Amino acid sequence: MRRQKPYHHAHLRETLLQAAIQLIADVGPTAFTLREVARRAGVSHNAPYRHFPDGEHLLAEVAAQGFRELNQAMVKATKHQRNSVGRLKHAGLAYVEFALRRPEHFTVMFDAAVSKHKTPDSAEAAEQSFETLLSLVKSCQDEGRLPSGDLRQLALLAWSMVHGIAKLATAKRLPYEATADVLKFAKFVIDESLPVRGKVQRSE
Amino acid sequence: MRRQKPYHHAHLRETLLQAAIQLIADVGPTAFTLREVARRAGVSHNAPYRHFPDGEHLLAEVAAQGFRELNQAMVKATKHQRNSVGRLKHAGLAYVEFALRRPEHFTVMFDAAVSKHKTPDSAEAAEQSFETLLSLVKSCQDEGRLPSGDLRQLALLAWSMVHGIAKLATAKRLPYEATADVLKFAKFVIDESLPVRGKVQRSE
DNA sequence: TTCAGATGTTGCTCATGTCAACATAGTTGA
DNA sequence: TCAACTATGTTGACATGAGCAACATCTGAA
Repeated sequence: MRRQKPYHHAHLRETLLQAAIQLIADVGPTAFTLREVARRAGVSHNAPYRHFPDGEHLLAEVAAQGFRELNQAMVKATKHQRNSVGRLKHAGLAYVEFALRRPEHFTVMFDAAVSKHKTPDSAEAAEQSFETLLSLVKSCQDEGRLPSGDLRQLALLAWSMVHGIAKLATAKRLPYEATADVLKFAKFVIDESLPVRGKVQRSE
Repeated sequence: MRRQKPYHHAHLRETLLQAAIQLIADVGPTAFTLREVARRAGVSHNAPYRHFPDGEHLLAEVAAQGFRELNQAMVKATKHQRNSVGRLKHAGLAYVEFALRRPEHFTVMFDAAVSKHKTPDSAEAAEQSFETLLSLVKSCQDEGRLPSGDLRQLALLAWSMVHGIAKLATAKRLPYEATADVLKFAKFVIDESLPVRGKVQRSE
């Protein structure tokens, strides 16, 4: 039978990560403190330093986890879409939806002011998400539904579009309260702005 | 003749604001501390509290000042443009250019994680900027160069576009180093994505 | 001229990040 | 088997910042 308070925590690193994510969701990325994370994990205020050089590195891991979740959300959104443009558009909507669902997480992922540091892990997770986007855009190009120019540039265009919406929305700069209204606006933007060729394709 | 250290500072509020802006430019919005601002203004660590309830309110003023500067930049960029679409596009480029020129300021203006608070002053300055955008979009509509739908929605579309570029760029997520390269990309996005009707209008 | 309010200072308390020293648990090789 | 060695946690200390309270100084208006 386990002692109630074993000196060594079994999976402290993972526990700290979860506590950090929860804390950020609770109080926002700014009020986030290492000591509070330790408190929530039930360890001393210095225990986290055995697993992360400092708070920045912990946040980088949180960001990495966020990118993986974002990527999953985008991939999932492309299922059941029968053509390339539909898949791209729905991935875009999933991007915005993720930002609205996890605004603090999204902040940690993208605001240098909050989390400047990048670990190899977080960089890879971020790249993975971009790869997903690249392949979606490429499919559109291959089917002649998007201009055949610079693939990367076109992907960045699509990214900028949804990122702008997500950022303005989480900053409360859009005149929409409900998630559904923001998503409706995102749909509008995507339909109006994506330089789609060929038959009209609404993102329904 | 003035004493070298008069007990009362002449224009402390303004001095604090300038010091804050400079400090943010120097060390970023996160490392920003009220005490350092006081130090730079040459007053005691508690003097700022006579002018601002807390750091948040100071930052809100900084943001307000940023919005005024942004607005000026956009207005200035529309001079010498002979048609409505040209004016809108150049205002958009000015938006991105401002974000690149004052990234920390831009962060304070838009990142809730950094500066959640809004003063009447900052809210008004922000609205003023949006009014500028609205009138630019409206001109385009009046000339039949943009779809005649919901004006506000269309303006938000334009805003989202340039805001996304600006945010990704300042977050170092775009594969461009030089300002000129980012602006070139912004031009590409604006030209490809703005739902302009009528004769082709590149943003040169 | 006086005094009430505005402005600035000094000095405290509390929380946080981070370093150093120490304690305990696992691991490994002679 | 057990004696290092390493990894992991804890305790304690220090420096810095936010913000409150009490005090000092200045200024303007009655």
